[in-house]
Amino acid sequence: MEYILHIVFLIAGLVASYWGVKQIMSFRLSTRLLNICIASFCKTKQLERAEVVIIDGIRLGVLPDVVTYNTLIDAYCRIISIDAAYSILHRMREAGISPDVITYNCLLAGASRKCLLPQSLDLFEEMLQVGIPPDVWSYNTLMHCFFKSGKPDEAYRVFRDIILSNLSPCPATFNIMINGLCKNGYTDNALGLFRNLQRHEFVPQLVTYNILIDGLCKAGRLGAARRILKELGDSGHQPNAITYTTVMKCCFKSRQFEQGLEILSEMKNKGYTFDGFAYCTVISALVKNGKIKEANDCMEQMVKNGIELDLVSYNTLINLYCKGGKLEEAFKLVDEIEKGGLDCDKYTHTIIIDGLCKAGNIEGAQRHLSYINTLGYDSNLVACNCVIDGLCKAGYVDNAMKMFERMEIRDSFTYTSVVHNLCKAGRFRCASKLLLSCIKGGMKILNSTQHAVLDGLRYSGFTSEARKLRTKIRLARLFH
DNA sequence: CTAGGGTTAG
Repeated sequence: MEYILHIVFLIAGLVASYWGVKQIMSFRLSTRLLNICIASFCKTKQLERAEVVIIDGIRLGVLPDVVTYNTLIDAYCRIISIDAAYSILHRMREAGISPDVITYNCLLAGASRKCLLPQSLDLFEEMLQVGIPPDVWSYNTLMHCFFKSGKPDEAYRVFRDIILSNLSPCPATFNIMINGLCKNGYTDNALGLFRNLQRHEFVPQLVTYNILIDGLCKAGRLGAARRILKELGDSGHQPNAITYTTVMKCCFKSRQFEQGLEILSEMKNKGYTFDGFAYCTVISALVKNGKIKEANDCMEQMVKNGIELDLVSYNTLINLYCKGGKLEEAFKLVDEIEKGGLDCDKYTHTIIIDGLCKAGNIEGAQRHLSYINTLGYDSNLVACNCVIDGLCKAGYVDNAMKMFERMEIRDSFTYTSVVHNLCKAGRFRCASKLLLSCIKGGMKILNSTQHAVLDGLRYSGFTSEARKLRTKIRLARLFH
């Protein structure tokens, strides 16, 4: 397709350069074609090709316009970096083309996608300064960025600004709002806003339904999610692949593995195309349920269908290799990530650390943990939990305890791991102390672990301690 | 041009 467009563009460009009389007409026509061609290359991440077309165009007298540069800026934000996009902005100004509101919106979206709140605010400020008034999409994007940065109050303030100003909100404004509320734990408010909007003749889009279904599923409110799914069916919209992936993921999460697989086959039967999201959902669920063979088959399918691997897909596959005991294969993929110009993230490292632990290489895991601590990730709680559990399972309960004490943040996983393994080592009184501080901290602990402590105390003769612990647990629960 | 689904530990 791109090649055809390229050729069409060249012909149009040639026509334009030779058709002197109707130069203006032709110029417009060929610039439009140029832009279509550029957009096409950008969409397929072929930025070098897009640049070549621009050079070709200039040679033929077809000059890029503001749309050309906006398309490029958006693509550079997505594919390379915001800084790279800024250099396009610079080039644009040098070419004598002034940025417009869309130029800024592209940059804003780029910052928002990477959760760069300060940069978003700066851009917003800059828009006002250079006299390009933000439009409703600028506000939408800023609101989105606040939500993504975990600042729902600020996001809500932007929402109010939109409603109270002359800008009219668009459907996306409400979708971003509903999604942001869900993602920040305000599922009820999201549902309330949804109902309120419906009373005001807002017609929910498919996206709106998908957002709500996902939000309700993640909040564990399966009944409400089912109702919205039913409403989606009654609305005249057809569920799409995203709806299916969302519901499937929800089944896996709520431990309805078989039902999830049923949705998978329904998706296949109805001819929905599988993308990376769908494959990753299924592969992770299979791995979690110990079905390595099936997960491998699924991966094969994924590769055969030519799915381009992004970081999340790589992480999913690395996890599959680790859990399947193929560490070398996992490390090969890590190399592939880095060679492809991507950066490993905290998921990649955590998966590797857990893989090393599970393979019995605790020293390697600890080394990798100290290595990532130098990389400046804000939280390595999951990775720490992996190492703690690994130490325990390898018989180094004391080392695990030392690490446990050093940790500033602990969660339910940390406690469960340590308490469970203290029980296995017969150290029930120590386990009992930690169990209690876990519950007092308002954290859950696996029922089986709690029982291990109580039973352990009883069997080793500490019957009254066991009874006291039960009372204390009940008391502590009352306050949470 | 901008909004929705996928990855880690007990």
